[in-house]
Amino acid sequence: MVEQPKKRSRRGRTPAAAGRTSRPRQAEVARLAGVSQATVSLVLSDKTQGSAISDETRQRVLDAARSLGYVPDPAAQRLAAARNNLLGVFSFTATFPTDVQHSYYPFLVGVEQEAAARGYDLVLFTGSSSGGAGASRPDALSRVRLADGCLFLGRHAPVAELKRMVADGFPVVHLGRRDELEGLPWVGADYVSASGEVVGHLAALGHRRIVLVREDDDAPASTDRQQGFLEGLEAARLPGGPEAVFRSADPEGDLTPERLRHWLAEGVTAFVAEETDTGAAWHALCRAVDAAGLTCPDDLSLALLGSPPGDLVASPQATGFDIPRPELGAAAVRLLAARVAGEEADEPLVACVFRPGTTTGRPPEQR
Amino acid sequence: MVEQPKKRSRRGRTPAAAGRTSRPRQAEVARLAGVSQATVSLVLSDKTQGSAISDETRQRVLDAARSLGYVPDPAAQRLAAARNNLLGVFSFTATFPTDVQHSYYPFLVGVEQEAAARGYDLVLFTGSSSGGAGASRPDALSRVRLADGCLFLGRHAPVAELKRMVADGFPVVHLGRRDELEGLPWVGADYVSASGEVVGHLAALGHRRIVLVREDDDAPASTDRQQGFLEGLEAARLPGGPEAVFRSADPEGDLTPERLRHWLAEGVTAFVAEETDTGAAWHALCRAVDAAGLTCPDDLSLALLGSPPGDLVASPQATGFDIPRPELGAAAVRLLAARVAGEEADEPLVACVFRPGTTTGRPPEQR
DNA sequence: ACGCATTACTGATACGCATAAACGACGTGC
DNA sequence: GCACGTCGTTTATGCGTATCAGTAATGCGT
Repeated sequence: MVEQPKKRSRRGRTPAAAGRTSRPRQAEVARLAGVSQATVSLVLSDKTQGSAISDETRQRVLDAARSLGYVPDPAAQRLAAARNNLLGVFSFTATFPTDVQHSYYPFLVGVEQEAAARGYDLVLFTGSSSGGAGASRPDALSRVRLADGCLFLGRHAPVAELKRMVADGFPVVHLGRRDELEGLPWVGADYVSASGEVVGHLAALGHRRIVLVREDDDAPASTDRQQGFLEGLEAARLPGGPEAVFRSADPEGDLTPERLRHWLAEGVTAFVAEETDTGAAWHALCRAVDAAGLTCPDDLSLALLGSPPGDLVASPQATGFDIPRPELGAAAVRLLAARVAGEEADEPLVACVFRPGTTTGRPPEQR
Repeated sequence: MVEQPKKRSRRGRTPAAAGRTSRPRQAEVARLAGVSQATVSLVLSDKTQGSAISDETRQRVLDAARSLGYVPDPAAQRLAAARNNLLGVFSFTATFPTDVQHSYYPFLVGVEQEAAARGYDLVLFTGSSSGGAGASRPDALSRVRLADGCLFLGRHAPVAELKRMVADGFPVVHLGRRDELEGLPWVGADYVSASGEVVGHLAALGHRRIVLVREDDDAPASTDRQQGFLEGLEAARLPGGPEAVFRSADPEGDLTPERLRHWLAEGVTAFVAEETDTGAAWHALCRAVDAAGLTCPDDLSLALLGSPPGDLVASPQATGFDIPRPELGAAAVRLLAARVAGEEADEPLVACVFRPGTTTGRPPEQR
């Protein structure tokens, strides 16, 4: 027998990667333990079903692996297993914007946790940011297929591309309601119930006439809130109808102190505003109250169907509800993981959390 | 010739992964373009050297790839070529913690940008969080080898595992100074200079006795600040020595108003606190000043060697310095990219930015 | 003593890609 | 007209692991 000093270097790896003192392979463990590579794989993957391994062999392999400091190569494992335990996260704005308040950050908190808990790692794809490799090219989206499935955030997901992925059977989940695209799974928050609950709270305090201030936008998030608002009125046997909703394309301009006083004179004692990304409705409401020289909750009650805009978080805490964003993120990951696993799972709407706040009280005449 | 309906299913894939209309392989692109798989690989890897490909073929392949939505499998790439344009980001705490202020988030802003600019995608590996799959197992770290290289954040990186990666030649960079591990490349902020600069600022205002309040922790970030503080005193020819440093395991308990008055009586006119993740030193200092009924900067000057904790950002802006976290993140990516490319590059310390703030002024007797 | 399970393991192969080597077709020089 | 180079492409092979299909070796019933 002749010594074979053949090392492992037949291939012209890039000079860059040269010199790597490569770590041990299963084959080396096998040699040391006096078994075959397949046996090493069996022992280390700890598959009890199917093939049996004698305790003695198992121990020899384990010892050999330990003494060599064997660590499996994840790339090879994933290749062989035909999946890579990667979930994509695609947002159409920078994933890490400088302004944390209005970013997707809170969602990611939950996404990360749930993904980690399920043994997935996250690949971040950024739609807009960067000018680097393959950033804004039309095929930027196809890059996500490198993951086992992908989560989409943001309103501006290109429908065509998404539809294609769905059609291809690529597991995809959208964070936020998305009904217009048939077959696109999504998770969303239960704005309807939460809005109804806020109305219920006001009704319980004694308010009999309540007005919803909303913007002129038919996003699902807006219509859901209005629906919940109206249902809440109905449940409390309060007057609903068109005059209970003030819809304006420019609330900050239209919601004058005069108008506010007019409502009060008519017996309206409470107002609720929808939450939008600009927070215009809530801003307008607060400003009008201020301008009219009124104080809240003494003269009237205010509630916000969502979380306050970044610049108003510090002001008196608004009564309303919080969207459990981390929980939403987690729910999205659960759904995505299920689809990656080939299940047809469905996630229910995520419930919002009522926030008592300090902007509501009994109506003036009852104080 | 007989039709061969052999599909791709000879292997007993886990039932879980069944049903997937699996994404296209190079082989399928090749078939569509009427060329061999190798040609597809050549075209897509855009290797201009060595083999030449006719423009016509190249175009056919590119078209086919696009129409099928082909995306390379990172695991296979990594296995075959030892690279896949993926950079890992490994943190030993959740990467997206609930408390944004003291998270790694600001670093990631820079990391993401720089990575995108260089054509890398990011894979987030989460070390500690979760209790789920393979979280705290000893080989949890080995997953990162799926990427071309990995960035590590956090103080608690397991030395043994890191050492091993370094020894194996796996490109690794630590964000934050890490001297104790021979050969571990890192990027860090120049706390020494920045701290010295803050002391210089105080000295220039006329302060002659300055005390550093720090916690009982020997992290590099702490010792650097102390060193800079002492060097700053020396440069200003002010008294240094042990009594210039107040070190306490529980600053909030130990830093009593009495102690504060005692210092003032002894002629101390300014205090600087180190920044830590808890912000305990700064909290304690602010509280003691408050409790002693003193006002700042009238009765004494305060400075913070870093950024204020999240709950105190709104209070009077602290004199001190800001750590350019995004820039640090970007620098780390640059270093990592260089190492992935096999270069022995080195990134200099990143300079911190002096923040004038409003908590310092001339000492009382000079006002 | 023979068939037939069962146990304990090995050999071979595929995962998807990159790359060295081989190859045919086509000039080009002499 | 023949060796030789060049171009464009294909063939063959390996990366490290998981798994399936075998194959000896042993046990067991009849």
